[in-house]
Amino acid sequence: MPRDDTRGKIQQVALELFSEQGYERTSLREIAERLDVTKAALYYHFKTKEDILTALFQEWIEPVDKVVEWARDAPPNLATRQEILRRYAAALARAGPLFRLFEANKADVRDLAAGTAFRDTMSRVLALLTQDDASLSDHLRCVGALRTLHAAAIGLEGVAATAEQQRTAALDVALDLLASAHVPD
Amino acid sequence: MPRDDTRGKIQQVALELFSEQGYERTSLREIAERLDVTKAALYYHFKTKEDILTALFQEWIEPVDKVVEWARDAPPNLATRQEILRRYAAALARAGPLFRLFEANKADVRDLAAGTAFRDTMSRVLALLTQDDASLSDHLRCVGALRTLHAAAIGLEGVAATAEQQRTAALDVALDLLASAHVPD
Amino acid sequence: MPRDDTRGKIQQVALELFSEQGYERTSLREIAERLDVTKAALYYHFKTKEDILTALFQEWIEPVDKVVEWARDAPPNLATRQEILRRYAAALARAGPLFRLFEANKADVRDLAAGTAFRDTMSRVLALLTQDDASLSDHLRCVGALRTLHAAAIGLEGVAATAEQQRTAALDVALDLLASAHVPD
Amino acid sequence: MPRDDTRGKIQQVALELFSEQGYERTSLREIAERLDVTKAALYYHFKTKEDILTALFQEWIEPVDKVVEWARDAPPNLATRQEILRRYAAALARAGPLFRLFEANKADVRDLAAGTAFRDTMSRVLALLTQDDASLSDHLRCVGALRTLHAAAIGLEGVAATAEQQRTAALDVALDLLASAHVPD
DNA sequence: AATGAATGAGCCTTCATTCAT
DNA sequence: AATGAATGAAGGCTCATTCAT
Repeated sequence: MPRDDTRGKIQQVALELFSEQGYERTSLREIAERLDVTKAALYYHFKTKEDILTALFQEWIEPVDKVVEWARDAPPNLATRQEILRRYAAALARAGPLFRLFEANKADVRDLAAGTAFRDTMSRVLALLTQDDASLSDHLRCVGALRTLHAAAIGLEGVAATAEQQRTAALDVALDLLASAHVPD
Repeated sequence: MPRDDTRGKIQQVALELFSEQGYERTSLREIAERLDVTKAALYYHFKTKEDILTALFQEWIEPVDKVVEWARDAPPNLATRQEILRRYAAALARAGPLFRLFEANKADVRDLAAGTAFRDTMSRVLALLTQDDASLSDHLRCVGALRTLHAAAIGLEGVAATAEQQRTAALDVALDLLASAHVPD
Repeated sequence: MPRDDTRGKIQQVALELFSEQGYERTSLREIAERLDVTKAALYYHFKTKEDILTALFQEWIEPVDKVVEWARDAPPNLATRQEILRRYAAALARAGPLFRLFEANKADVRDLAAGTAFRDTMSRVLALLTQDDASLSDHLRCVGALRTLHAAAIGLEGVAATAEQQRTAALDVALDLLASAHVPD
Repeated sequence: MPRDDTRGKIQQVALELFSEQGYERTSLREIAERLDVTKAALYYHFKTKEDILTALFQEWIEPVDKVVEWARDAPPNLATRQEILRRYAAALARAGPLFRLFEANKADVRDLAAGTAFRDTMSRVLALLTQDDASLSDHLRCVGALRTLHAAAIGLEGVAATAEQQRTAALDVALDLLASAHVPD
């Protein structure tokens, strides 16, 4: 058990700064200064700047991948899909800042391995949600269901409601959308 | 009418590169090289890098602002709101790349005047769409309606459908969401 | 005609410093400081540090390449080879510091394009000097002829003789070696 | 007798890497990684990076110094000088890589104690080889004799001959050069 | 005999911007 | 309408070295 977990602190501060200012706009100098260590110390713990981002993203990818794994063994019906939505919402609730980070920095992250991994995971969730023969509109409803969850995870602006309330309402709307997208097999 | 419209060409190339690589990651050198002029030439036409972005964003903001203006003088009922959605969708159709640019570069753009203007315009559209006493869920449905339009404007991945088809389907879904969000006055 | 020829001055100072300290050990900061410009100014004139070296090496490669070109059209006999030695010695006389630079920095330069070009040129001279069926000893004598010229170009240590005198003596020894390496066709 | 002789392994790996990449361009990190130990471990065995080089060079300096010592007590005539050449060639044969290392890294090594020691030893050999009243040309012939031996120790490029054959031929040429440089006392 | 963690200095390079011409 | 030359600031990264354990 590391006594002061510098590596963890780096991730934490990086998440803060990347979120406030964006990935590209945040320099390793800033992270180091905020932690009162030298830049070189960061390089002892992470091989590159991108590696810090990768480590951060893992914390979103892993829980979501677990949802995906669970879903793979379940029958592809409405009930399963509703449960996917619920579990995905729960995963999002815990990793909201990471999701916001990804969303706000799409351009920066597009060509990084970390970004590709993130997108892939998200695609897999969407694939599990949609029926293969879905109409374009129904596909869009599933996309909409996910995006509604995302909107709440990121947090609505100008709305007087707790994060908790937003997530609950978003899940309602998402389930609605899923239901109207779904034709009984 | 300028014979070669360098200013316009700069905007065009900037849009291409900002879209491909992101705003921060695109340097003025690259823009200049692609146009076969010097960096200094860019400064003859635009005071700063941000100014290029501002000019670009105007091409989205202006049409949307026209929608907003029109809506302000119309009665705040469902029919009006449906028309807002239709007009907004039409505006988005023409300015898709700009919207994508904004979406992909939120972090870079957040603190720029250009970004604030963009967000403000979008907020105004949302405000016109929602009833003042809407429940959180209904608010989310309106947000969802807008986001669905956005999703189509940006283009869905892994979907065999033309941009035109995506936009039509998205408008359908959006109108649905609006309807279910709407309680008759 | 450029008034102050910054590019030329950069080359000149770079040659000085690379010679004193070695290529790797000389930083662009040092070059810039000695010229009282910023590092960025160097990058206006040369794309990379290696580019400075490449430009420098050209000044040795070009004259020597001219010798090689001349020799290609001449009959491959002893008289021609003696003339090659004389012309090569003359080229070396003017570009002594560059040759010393190459010699002293072989390891640094080995994997750079500049280094390869340098070596290739030198190989071509050697090839012109040797008879195809030469014995190993005679091959070594030709190598020795070249190296003797090089030794004088670099300058002997602990010897009371002008550079001019060293070059003359070296040419004598080199011609001797060539003669004893040469069997009449 | 140490069981695993880490110190020796460090020298061996350092010689490999210094030879492949050059002294400056080889980092202690690389050496440590190749040995699967930490950088700090290197510092247990050597006080500095230069110390590794010094230890390496000793393996060339010592045998050559023995030749020098032997020569000091011998009469300064041609026979002795021929024997110097033979013994020096033998020493070179065993320490070829070290000599190559020195040659390829002259600039890096110039200001290090290790480099100075190396050069001094080489100068002493040359001094023993030359007659005090030698002409400049004859001096150059002695230099050439040594350099011919060096050329073979380093290995000729593009020559189909074993190292052994090269060394034998080189010794022949060197003895020739010495003979023609030598005036009977 | 060696590691884990860190430092201070420095490196090459790039950027947005300026300004005299 | 544009260029050539340059700047100041910063960026990501690497290195030799140290030291408590």
